[in-house]
Amino acid sequence: MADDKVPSYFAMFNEIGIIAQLARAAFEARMPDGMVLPHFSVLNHLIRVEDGQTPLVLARAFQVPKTSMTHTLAGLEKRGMVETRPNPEDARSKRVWITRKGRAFRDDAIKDIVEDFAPIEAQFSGERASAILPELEDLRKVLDAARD
Amino acid sequence: MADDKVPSYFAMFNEIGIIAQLARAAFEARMPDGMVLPHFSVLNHLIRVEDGQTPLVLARAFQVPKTSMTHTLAGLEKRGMVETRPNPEDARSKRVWITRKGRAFRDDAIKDIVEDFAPIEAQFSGERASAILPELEDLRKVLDAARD
DNA sequence: CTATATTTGTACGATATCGAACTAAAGGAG
DNA sequence: CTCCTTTAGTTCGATATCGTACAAATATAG
Repeated sequence: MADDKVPSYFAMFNEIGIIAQLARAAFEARMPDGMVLPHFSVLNHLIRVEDGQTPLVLARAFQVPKTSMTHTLAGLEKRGMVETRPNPEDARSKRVWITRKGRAFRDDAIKDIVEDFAPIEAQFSGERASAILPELEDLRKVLDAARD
Repeated sequence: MADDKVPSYFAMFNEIGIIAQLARAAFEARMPDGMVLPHFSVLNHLIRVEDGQTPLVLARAFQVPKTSMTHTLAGLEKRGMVETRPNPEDARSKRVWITRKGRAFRDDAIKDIVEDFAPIEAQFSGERASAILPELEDLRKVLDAARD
């Protein structure tokens, strides 16, 4: 690859890394207790996609090692936001369900986020977000496919 | 804000988060020892911007708490990649210099990255990276300014 | 100058992340 | 069925991240 193309990639990943960091920090600053982004993300996933998935399926959905998912789920279960039951089809695994409390927490969090987006929208419109979204999705898929 | 604008932001930050995670994991998988992205980033910053900065200045440049920077610098110093000397202008602080070893490590790492970008370029061109870069920079600045 | 407030960096504790090794269950070959 | 391999999840250890509390130095108010 020509060296002069590297800086664009470099700069792009750098900006993406900083944005992710800032967004996460801003989000977590509004979460109570010791709730952290992955906690919320899993709750959201269980509602948006489906309840009753196994930890391994969740780990793959979030591209994290299964051991990290074990930890995240333990935190959610400790807080009573999910509950797990044995998988009748496979005694090695469990299935994860979101609880009423978890659902309520997620709904409240989303309400808060919507409010907090207001000042951002003034400077970076939803249209601009929509505009770059397809490129980001493509990039994510390419990186995902490039994993060994 | 209208609720129907939220999903775009949500999806955008979600994609950005995943991309950052995948890129970081791919990068760190190619780093030896226990070297981690922030280690490299600091070395790169010391070369690209300037040597001899104080830890606090570095922490602000990377938007991390100063206590995290202390930790990152300790790791670099333990590996002999930076060295610190007292700041003659302010006895409370130090100044951080990159060593020959740190410089060599950073140069090698960049060479490796350039090679590893090749398969990505086939599916996501440098032009596309350049195209979305200004929007990402804008977004980063907006988020940065929105911090309390 | 002296007292107070601020700034710089560190120590410590809590939690997150993740690789390696492990256990238990399931699948597959014979 | 028995043995071997694979799969799901956990445990453990190493390290990262970051908030709180602190010590030392500096800046500021009076």
